[in-house]
Amino acid sequence: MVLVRSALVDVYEKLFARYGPQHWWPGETPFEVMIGAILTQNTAWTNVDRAIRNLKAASVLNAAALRELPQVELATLIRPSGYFNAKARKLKELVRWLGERCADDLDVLFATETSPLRKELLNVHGIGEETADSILLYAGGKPVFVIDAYTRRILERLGLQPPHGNRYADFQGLFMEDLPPDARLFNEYHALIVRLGKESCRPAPCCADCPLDLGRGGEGYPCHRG
DNA sequence: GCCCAGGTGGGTA
DNA sequence: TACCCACATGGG
Repeated sequence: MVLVRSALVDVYEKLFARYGPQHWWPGETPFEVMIGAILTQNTAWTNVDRAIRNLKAASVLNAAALRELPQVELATLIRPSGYFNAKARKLKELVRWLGERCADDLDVLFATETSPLRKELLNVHGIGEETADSILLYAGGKPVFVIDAYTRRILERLGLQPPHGNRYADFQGLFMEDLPPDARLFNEYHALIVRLGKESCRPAPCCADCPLDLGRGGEGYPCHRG
């Protein structure tokens, strides 16, 4: 649909004009991106950053070391990121899989075709659709669009919901069917959406000076968070 | 003190 | 399929 596509391109251009390049993902290596993708589930990044610094300080931010580390000790290190017991199990399952799947060689892993690799990732405990796509895009450089709570909220607020349903794949299809399969574009677009999502509604910039004109209803009018 | 954050998996109707 | 809930810390 031409209307939808131009609207999504318009949104991207407005966000980029306002915020500029976001330089995502905030991680130094593909492996660190994968760990961060799990740790940031329903969690503020500042807390994830603490947990990752703990892992680095303990010299266990690699797959082999994390396999050796007892799960309870891992849980203690990642405590600041919340859900630490659940996430410790998820990280253990991830590194176990990485060892079996590709002997920890992520170049080998990401040489796999995107669609079957996505299915493999979804079979790992603790990796759902958003985490799988974040890994594919930000660790693997694959042209996969990441959908998160901010994306859904902002699209709904703009009246751009998918026509046929409200599941993850429905929102993802909206972007991937209408934008070129460009990992650089998808990288920046998702990062910009998160940047907007983090802006507080009141006071400015969101409601009073929103780059997407979400605040036109005036003070108290539901913005991208409402 | 209360609400929320870059979700996911398991259980139930 | 569609909800509902547990999982938990730290900042506003």
